Amino acid sequence: MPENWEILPRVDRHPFSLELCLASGQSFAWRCSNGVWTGTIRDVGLVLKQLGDEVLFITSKNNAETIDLLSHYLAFDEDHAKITETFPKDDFLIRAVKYCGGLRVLRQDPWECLAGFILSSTKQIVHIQQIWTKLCHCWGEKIELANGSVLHSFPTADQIARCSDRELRDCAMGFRAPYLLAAAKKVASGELVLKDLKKLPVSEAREKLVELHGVGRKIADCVLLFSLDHPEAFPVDTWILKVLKTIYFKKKRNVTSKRLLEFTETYFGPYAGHAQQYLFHYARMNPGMFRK
DNA sequence: TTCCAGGCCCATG
DNA sequence: CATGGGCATGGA
Repeated sequence: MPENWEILPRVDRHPFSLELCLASGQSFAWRCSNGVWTGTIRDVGLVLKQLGDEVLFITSKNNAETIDLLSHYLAFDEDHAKITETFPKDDFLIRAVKYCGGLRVLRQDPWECLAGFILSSTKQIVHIQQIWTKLCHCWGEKIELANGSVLHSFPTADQIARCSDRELRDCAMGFRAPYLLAAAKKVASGELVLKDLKKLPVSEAREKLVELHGVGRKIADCVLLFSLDHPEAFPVDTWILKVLKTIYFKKKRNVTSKRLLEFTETYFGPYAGHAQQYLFHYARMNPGMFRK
């Protein structure tokens, strides 16, 4: 099979790491084999790899469309240095940013992001990826690439909405099935238009998301940050909680969750969610620092 | 076997 | 407010 890799043009020279972006728990759509990443964005099948500073791709669509899609998805248009400059200058965050050189916050499809994080509660990332893959195979569309690989798109809200509870449970998502189904129906019917939440103030957008059964503050913030252009959203998960308690509230014995929330909403600045990603990944790669 | 995982819901003090 | 049990599933 011919492999015709195309170059994805870079507009900046800041460090970039495809591996950090695709394997940092932001999206559950990507699989890596020998440095080659395979996944889909909506109905587009993609194979990606990084060679030095360059990102190369093979696509199921035409190249020009794919360049637009990927440049946006990987946030190539964002001034990365400017974002990290807004961070507070504390030692731990500085260390985390250095450790995660090339990490970016992806701009995902809102439905795929919402669905992925509805599936995420009390699941390890690898398990979420397994459920994701099953959903794609059972209910997504088949996508064939010119190099011979066959992929399956993540099912749209319409496709999930047509499933039964039983059919979703057969994808091993357990008690999350009714949550996903109800969310799919609300999106498919147009009762909830996810992209419209981009235009709302973050707190109002969050209110709309937590109306969904199975979506609380944490999952809502993931969706706001990773797919709805709200960079101030700061998801507090188990890892971030460990970081907050052992680093930022070391002295305080019993910090209230209210106080923690207040801290995350003010301390990290307008791109708090980006700071969160550095902290999250750094903590996850160094679990020994937070044992207990 | 037991424990826990990018949580959330619901019932109690 | 905040605490605790329950919720499906699978891997360590």
